[in-house]
Amino acid sequence: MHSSILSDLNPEQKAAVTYDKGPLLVLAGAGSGKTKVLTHRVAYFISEGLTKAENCLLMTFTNKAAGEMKERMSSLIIKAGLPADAAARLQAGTFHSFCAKILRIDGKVIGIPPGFLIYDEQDQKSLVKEIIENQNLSTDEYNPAAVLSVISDAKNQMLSPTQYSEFVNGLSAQAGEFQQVVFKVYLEYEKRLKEIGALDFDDLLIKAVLLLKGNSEILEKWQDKFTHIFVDEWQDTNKIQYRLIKLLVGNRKNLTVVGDISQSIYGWRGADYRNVNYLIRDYKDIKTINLEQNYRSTQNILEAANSVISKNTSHPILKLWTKKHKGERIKLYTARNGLDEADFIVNEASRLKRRHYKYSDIAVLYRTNAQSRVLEEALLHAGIPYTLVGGTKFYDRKEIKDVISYLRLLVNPKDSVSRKRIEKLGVRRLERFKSLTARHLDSMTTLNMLDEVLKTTGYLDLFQRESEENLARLENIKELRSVATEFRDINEFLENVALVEAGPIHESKNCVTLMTLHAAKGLEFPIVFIVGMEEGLFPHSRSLWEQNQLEEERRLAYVGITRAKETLYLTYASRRIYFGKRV
DNA sequence: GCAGTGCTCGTTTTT
DNA sequence: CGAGCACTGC
Repeated sequence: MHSSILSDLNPEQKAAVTYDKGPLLVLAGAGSGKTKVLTHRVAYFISEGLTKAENCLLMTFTNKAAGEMKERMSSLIIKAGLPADAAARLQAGTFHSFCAKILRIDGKVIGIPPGFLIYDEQDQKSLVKEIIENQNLSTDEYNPAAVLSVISDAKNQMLSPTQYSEFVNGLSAQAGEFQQVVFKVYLEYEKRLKEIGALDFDDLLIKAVLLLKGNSEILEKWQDKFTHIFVDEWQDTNKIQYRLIKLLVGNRKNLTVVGDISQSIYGWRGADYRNVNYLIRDYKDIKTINLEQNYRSTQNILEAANSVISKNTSHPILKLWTKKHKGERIKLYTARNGLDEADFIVNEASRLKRRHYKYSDIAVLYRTNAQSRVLEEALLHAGIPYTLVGGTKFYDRKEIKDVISYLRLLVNPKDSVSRKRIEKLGVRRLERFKSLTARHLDSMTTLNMLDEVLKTTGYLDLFQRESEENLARLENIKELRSVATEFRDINEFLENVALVEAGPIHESKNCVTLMTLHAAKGLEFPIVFIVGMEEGLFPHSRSLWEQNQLEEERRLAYVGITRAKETLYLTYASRRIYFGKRV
């Protein structure tokens, strides 16, 4: 029976799947079958009776990754002749959604109302801005985004406002001036979140850790529930996530983590690849298995990847190898400028299309979103279909945030961020909105509530003038309505909106893919272009002066290069217009 | 209260 | 260059 689970694995993969003597660290290079090992390992443990599906917790960073895992698990489980519903009983999700879940259930113990709202970055920024203004400080001198970023850093270190102020007091008076202000804002920020009954993204993790750390019965309950824990992308975990996992794992030590330090590209957000080392420090008996056989790329591509990443000295590097042929040489193109670079890509894409390639075999990767415009224009002009991954996300769009704000305020009248937002939509609308009361909406489904809000406030009137932009906005609201049908319960709907990024609605078929290097992690394409490889752009100018940051840029390049299966193009421009200035 | 117009600011961004 | 917004004048 488990033969089907182990049949198509190489020896290292098989070792990683079947190891059952304690904690396991799998260092899996790009294209080495990381996801395969993780899913097969879970399936193996279930089929061998080492655990039950409902006792497995599979932690990922994105909903997409969680979804893919679940999907692969279910086909594997069926293949292995296990009950088909086993996959459904398995808990696979993001750190944040898992934490939200345990806080909804047990958060009241530490004073968190079960119906808490989740504040995203925009909400956080509005709140910080409001606080700064209320304290009669200038938002020029104390840029809300900058203040928030310091606060978020402090939170990621799990420093409470008081602890943060102790840290600040240790600084010289001059150096600490800004931080003193941050402290005051931070203190107020936390107070306000509590009053409102909202948690920001950091809080979801922090509060979950505080809850589990401070309440042994609750901790034990969750430890008993999830006896086997599997974590993907370990190199991208931060300090709090590390503590969370350590708490949950407890003395059972049934922990499996999979990761690749060379693909750690979220350091700037608090991710710390040294969590790999800390794991080895904290679990003396942990077994480490390296997966170095790459099934994705040609030798030439791997060589290029290795030669970039081997310049990094701060962390160990896996040496990828492949049984594949040398393949095509890496292609380098020096463009005169950004337009020329875009034209080159257009020409190559059409040439490849005339060969046996499809447009969907091609990806163009860049360092900054701002680079997409020139490429888009060139592709549009040439009539080549493309999809742009990233940019403004669905739930970040103005019209969506507006409508959500109405709903949030309905559920939680204390939500001052939403109130402020709504006030800007017109006082008359707000007045009409006030005629709606939560009580009268109690028995309504999310969709009815949404429609009621739209009708009462006349929100859609804002987009009556016919324009392409307005049509798109109306279309987005229609899309939001269809999401609303999936969640009858308004609280579930709001949580989903906060934690789940809606995927592209129409999965476009035969398109060239444009995206940032960050967004490309985990994907692969036969043809990859990495554009704008100029010092100052990639590596980015803000990363040039610090060793750590430069190494992260190298890892980013490594991620980009290893996306390519067959052909890799690297391009750069001698000069370029960037933000209207010539560089 | 709202549309129109300057002004500012611009890595990456899984949640 | 251009999105997002803060301000201003009807």
